[in-house]
Amino acid sequence: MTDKALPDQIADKLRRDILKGVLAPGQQIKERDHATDLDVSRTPMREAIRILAKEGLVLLRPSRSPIVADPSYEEISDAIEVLTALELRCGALACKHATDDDIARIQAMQDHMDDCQGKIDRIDFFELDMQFHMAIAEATQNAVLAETHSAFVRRMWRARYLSAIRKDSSARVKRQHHDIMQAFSERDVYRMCASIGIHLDALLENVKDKYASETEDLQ
Amino acid sequence: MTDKALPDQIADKLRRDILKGVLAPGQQIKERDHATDLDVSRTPMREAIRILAKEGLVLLRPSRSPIVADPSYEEISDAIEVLTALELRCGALACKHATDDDIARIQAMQDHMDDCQGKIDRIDFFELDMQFHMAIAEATQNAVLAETHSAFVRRMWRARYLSAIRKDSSARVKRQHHDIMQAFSERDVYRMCASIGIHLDALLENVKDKYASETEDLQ
DNA sequence: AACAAAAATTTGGTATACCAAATGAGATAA
DNA sequence: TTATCTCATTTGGTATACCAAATTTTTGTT
Repeated sequence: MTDKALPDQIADKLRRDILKGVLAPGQQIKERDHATDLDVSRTPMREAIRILAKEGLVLLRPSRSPIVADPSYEEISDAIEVLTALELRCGALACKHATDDDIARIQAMQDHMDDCQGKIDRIDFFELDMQFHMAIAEATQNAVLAETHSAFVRRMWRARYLSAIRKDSSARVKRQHHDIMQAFSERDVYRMCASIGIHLDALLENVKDKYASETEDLQ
Repeated sequence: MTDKALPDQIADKLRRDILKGVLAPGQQIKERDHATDLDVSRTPMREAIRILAKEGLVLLRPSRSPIVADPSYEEISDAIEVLTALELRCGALACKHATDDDIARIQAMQDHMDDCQGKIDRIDFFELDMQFHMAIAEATQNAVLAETHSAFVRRMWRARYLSAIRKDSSARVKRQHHDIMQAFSERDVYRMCASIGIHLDALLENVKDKYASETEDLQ
């Protein structure tokens, strides 16, 4: 783990800080300050910031400090729309092209998640959740699709995290994951896509609730 | 135009060189050499290379020179698969959400392309082709989808360029664009998606031919 | 006191210097 | 002659220094 490239390590650290809210939306990320904080130079810090910008977690502004992204409801729901298109395609292709080994491995991942539920850090749990969905994408045997999907899941991470800590939907998520896995193991494209659709609709609803109550909070 | 950020300018220059074949697939892009060539320092050159890496045009290798990407047929066809998923969604949403103004503007773009055909640099013409498809994506009013789609179109640029210069399919492409535009102006989702599907299937066939004849060349 | 101009400071952009890993050439031993 | 070891060179990774645009603070004038 320690042999990972420095900019990636920095990006990991910043990413967690953003997701935990240590770095609040709208807050500036000054190259110099954060570089000295983490005891690295500006060069890898710059690269780390670009990585996060690519993921959509920070916003680059010409000749200004990058800031932590603060996506509107429209942006989130637009992103979920795209994620849905990608995941549905992933589901269909995964049923077709996954090896039996893939399915067994992903089943094991799900079992592991069930074990960990409530026992580990919420962010770590989200990491597992993400990996579950990414593993299905990889099982399509379409590397480009998997990569694109993974970039998107990362991008949505914060929104999903926020909607999840607001209202504990872990039981429902678990059930939906089981539905997806059931369809997957039977290579039932139709049920697989239906389950994925339900899963993402629920996400959209969760996010909608969160933004609605946030608007209330302002009154 | 000249006020664009330096790394972007460098990326533009390198991108064209890659597409024209001045920088051949597999060739190394040494930071230092290319930086001195373009009379800039390594820092913005590095960033430019990262931009192209994000677009999939160059490959980063840890502690090694980046090289110009040399995608296999599998990679290209995988990418077309994703592009198809995105464009079909774009087509459907564009029919639903485009303003009349959007449609008129895109129609004008197509007319302009018809005028330019054969009169301008092939790469410039491809730029127009790309902008046509990107404009449709923007007409969905889903900024995230448009952005994702645009990233993908850029990524496919070289493959499309190569398949097009190998076999002149401009007449067919023109006809297909007209079909798409016709369906779009009538907001006919079904025909729009069908036309887009045909357009991309043709692309896949073109690419397949190109790779097949390349394999022959080796014998 | 209020506004304007200018100087000082902050901060991202760029250039350069240094380092360490990787590569390749040349020498030496089997 | 071949294989291997060593050392020089190449090259990406990182740190630092410098610059210019933007921001803030200060100062001077009305």
